[in-house]
Amino acid sequence: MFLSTYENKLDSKGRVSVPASFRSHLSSLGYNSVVCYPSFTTTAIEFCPQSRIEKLSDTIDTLNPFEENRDVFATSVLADSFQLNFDPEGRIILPEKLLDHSGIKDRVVFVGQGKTFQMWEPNKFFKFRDDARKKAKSLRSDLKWSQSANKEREEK
Amino acid sequence: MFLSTYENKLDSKGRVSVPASFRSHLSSLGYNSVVCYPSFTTTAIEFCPQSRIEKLSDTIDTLNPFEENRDVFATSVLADSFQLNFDPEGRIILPEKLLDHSGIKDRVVFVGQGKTFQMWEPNKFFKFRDDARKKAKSLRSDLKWSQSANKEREEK
DNA sequence: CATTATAACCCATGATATCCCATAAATGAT
DNA sequence: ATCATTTATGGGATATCATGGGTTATAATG
Repeated sequence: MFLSTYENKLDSKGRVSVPASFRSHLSSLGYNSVVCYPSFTTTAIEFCPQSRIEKLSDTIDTLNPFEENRDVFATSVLADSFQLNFDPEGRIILPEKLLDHSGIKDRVVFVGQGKTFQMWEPNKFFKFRDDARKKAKSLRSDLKWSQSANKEREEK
Repeated sequence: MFLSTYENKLDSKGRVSVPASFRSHLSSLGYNSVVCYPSFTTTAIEFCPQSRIEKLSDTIDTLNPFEENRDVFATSVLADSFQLNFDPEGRIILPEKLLDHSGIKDRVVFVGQGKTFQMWEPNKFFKFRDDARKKAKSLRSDLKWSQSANKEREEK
């Protein structure tokens, strides 16, 4: 599993160390590389084991070759993905496209998500996290309200 | 697996380098060549390992003789396909027909699609990609691939 | 056979990525 | 707290890649 949050630096060659615990998990799955793509909804970069993308590729492959959506999905997902190999020290180099998408310059935050992880430009991540907490908070109070409303309804 | 997009140049002899990662995947399948044919639906050129064409040929034999797509497969894919060999530097030369079909002149975009890849005239591809992203956004929720992706997420 | 066009081979080059080694910081064990 | 190990980071050396061009082989044509 990919757990917890780390912050590392990009060096002058654009290399960045992937946290050792993330690497060892990938290694336990048999990989010396990782696949990544720009998030559809945020400025984050999404990372996953290659097997996950391979399954996606297999699914797309089962679509009828004439199916219009086949190309749409292949292009919008696979074409925008990258396989990044670790150097002997466990570093990767981020493609220019992903640096642009994420706004990453000299520092990176790694965010464990269980089966996947993300990379963020630090300030963008902290803001995203704070917003997410606020939303969760208001959702919780909404939930409480509706629960108590239901409870009251039952009592009557 | 064929991933990512690359942009390369045609030289004065009409040669173009196939991205090293694409070549190494073909090489891992035992091929020093690649098969290609014009896309039925776009100006792209479709590329795949020879084994895939062989499988497609077998599939055509099993299709209902009255199936409309049968002839399209047979003529568009098999009759109009080419086997292109790599030179020692990993380049290929595109047949005149495919240059015409694609509108490729001096620059090419390679588009990874998992089991296959494409070549596009750059401007035509960028336009296609923008459309694909819009469609993917609206279709993402109800597609098979997202089901399989979620399924995998639960498994690991 | 000779001619010509095309494709294949060989070598060169600059940019980039990869490898290899060093060091400092962090972690874990005794 | 002390020591050993792992980890993150830095930088020089090496290899790979995309590209360009000269030269040789192959094939088609008259």
